[in-house]
Amino acid sequence: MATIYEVSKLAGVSLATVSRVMNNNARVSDKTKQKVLDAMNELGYRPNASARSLASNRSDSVGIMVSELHGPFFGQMMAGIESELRAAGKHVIFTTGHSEEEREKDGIEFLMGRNCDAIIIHVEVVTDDYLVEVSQGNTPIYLLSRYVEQLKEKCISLDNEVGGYLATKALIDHGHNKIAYIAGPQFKADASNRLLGHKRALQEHGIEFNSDLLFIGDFKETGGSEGLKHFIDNQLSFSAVVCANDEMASGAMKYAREHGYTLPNDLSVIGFDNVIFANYLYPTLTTIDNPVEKMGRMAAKMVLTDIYKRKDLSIERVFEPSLILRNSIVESK
Amino acid sequence: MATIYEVSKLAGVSLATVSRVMNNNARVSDKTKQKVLDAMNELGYRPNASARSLASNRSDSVGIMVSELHGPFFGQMMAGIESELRAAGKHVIFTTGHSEEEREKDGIEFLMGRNCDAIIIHVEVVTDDYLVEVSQGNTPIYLLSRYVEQLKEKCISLDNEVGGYLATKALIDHGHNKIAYIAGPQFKADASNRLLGHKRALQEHGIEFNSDLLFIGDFKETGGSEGLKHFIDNQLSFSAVVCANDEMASGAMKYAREHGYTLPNDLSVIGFDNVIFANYLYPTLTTIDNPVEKMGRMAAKMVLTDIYKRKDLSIERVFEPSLILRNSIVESK
DNA sequence: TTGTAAGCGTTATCAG
DNA sequence: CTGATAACGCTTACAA
Repeated sequence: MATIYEVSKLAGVSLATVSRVMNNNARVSDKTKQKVLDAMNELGYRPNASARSLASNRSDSVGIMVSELHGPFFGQMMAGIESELRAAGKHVIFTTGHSEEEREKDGIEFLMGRNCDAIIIHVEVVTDDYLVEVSQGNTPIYLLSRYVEQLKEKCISLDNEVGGYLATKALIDHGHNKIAYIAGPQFKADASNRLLGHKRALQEHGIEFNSDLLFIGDFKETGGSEGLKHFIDNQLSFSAVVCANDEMASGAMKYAREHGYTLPNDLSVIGFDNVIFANYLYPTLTTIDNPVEKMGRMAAKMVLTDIYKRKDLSIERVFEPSLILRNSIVESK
Repeated sequence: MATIYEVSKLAGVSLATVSRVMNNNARVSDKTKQKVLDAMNELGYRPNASARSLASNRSDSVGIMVSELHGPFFGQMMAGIESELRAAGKHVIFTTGHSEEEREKDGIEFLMGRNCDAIIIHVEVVTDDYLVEVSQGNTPIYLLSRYVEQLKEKCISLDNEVGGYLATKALIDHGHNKIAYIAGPQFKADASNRLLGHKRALQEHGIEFNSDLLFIGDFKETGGSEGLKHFIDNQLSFSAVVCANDEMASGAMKYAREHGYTLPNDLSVIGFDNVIFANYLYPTLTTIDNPVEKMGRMAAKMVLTDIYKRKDLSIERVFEPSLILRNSIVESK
């Protein structure tokens, strides 16, 4: 592998000059520049990333820590981050925490040890305090889909309250007023904010919140079926159910169908997140879009702006969810 | 950040000795080793990855190039690779090709420029020849879900022929003998091998292959609906259809239902791949499992064995698919 | 605009 | 078993 040294010899200039042209951060005459470029070409020169990193104390790499790779979000989020960063010549190192506290911490520290210039973090189980502590180290961190007050400059999140509001409002707009709600675990901020939005929608439309029609699920398919079972077993009357995520919506739909409901006529269902399979469910699921790919892109842009001093990118920290109308909700009879 | 130099001073030993204990690749007396360890601890020492890489000509990182991040495979595959590699203290750099030839090539070269110790590649559009050429460079490459004769030692693939066989056999075992087949693009080896398996299953069971009952789709949802439309419009008689992947199965099911079929009674459908949403379809999709996560793990193991000289891992290059029975096929009447 | 030279933090060779 | 010391390939003051 050719080194900068051989390039400099072939081009008849000094090491420093070669370095300058690769980084084009200092004035070099067009003529010498061309000589250098030619020499590089001729030798098939490729800069050595480790050497650059060692000398410059930058690695041109950013780390990503995700809690899980399996979920439906992951792919899109990563895609957003990667395409933005790669276009800027940075590379992406990733690791996962498998939704376990120790492994999440471990992963973050692993990435810091790799001299990442920044780390983008999408985790669930680690505490806010830990993140604040980490943020005081020398590697800047950015948080995706999570809002931590002290780190708000570094957070990219979805307005879940508005999302919850939109979901319930969509049902109300279709004439429903007996609306059940299957929530996610309330210690998760996403889940509790979505529920808040639900309550606001009810209130704004003069519908009283009935706690019998609330079930706290686990954000998984089972949570959805359990929730629906609960409502049915308790002989509650409702014509629609909002599920705090699509997985639970899927579980609820499955349970309903297995118990004699014809969907969507007997029961309107709305989900949240707009994951890929929402479009494969039967009926196709009306849901609230969670623009994870865009959010990933934005995280990358923040890094580019803050760390790599790019000037031309506009930053946005809170994303608005939107309603995706499909076939799982119908007018109330 | 503390360096090896400060550690050596605090421990009262030489640089070399400190290096030895971090790599524990040479004998160091227990006593000095302990002194060094203590010093490291006290200083919160973290080795500098770039410096190590520069000096040792190893980066302890392996690259992954995937064609797409969006597909349902990606997450599982990456998860498999990452967890295996991370456990070995290696890190993973990834990039994507967006299924475009230039970007795939570009990505591969990008990773080579990053001094990856090896690259695991899962691509579709780049040619075999290109891969062979790349394999002659100094960065070893490994191919996932792809078989290239000249690189067979480096390939991890699924036995698609057997998979196709199993799918059709499952239908035959359920009493079907008028079986339609919606294939994938035949220039893709996966697709053509699956079709081969289908034909073998028919033949072994004395059913003549009828080319009217073959449709070449695009591996997407639309391909499935178009295929089914084709068969129906041509008034062909069939009680079951095998789709060469789950996406197409989903499209076929959607089309069938929209055209008056009650599933699975009026039509048995089987897919291929066992992607996540197969379990969310209605009825849940019987399909052939494509063990992408395991294959990812195996790719990592090959790298660990070949490149990092781990001795204790058993290698397997061709994976067997298996039948996943769910609710989308029933006995033929 | 260009060149010189001192690092950057390790590893690895060679002695001892 | 341990210590010097020369790389590794590049960046970046500082000079010229």
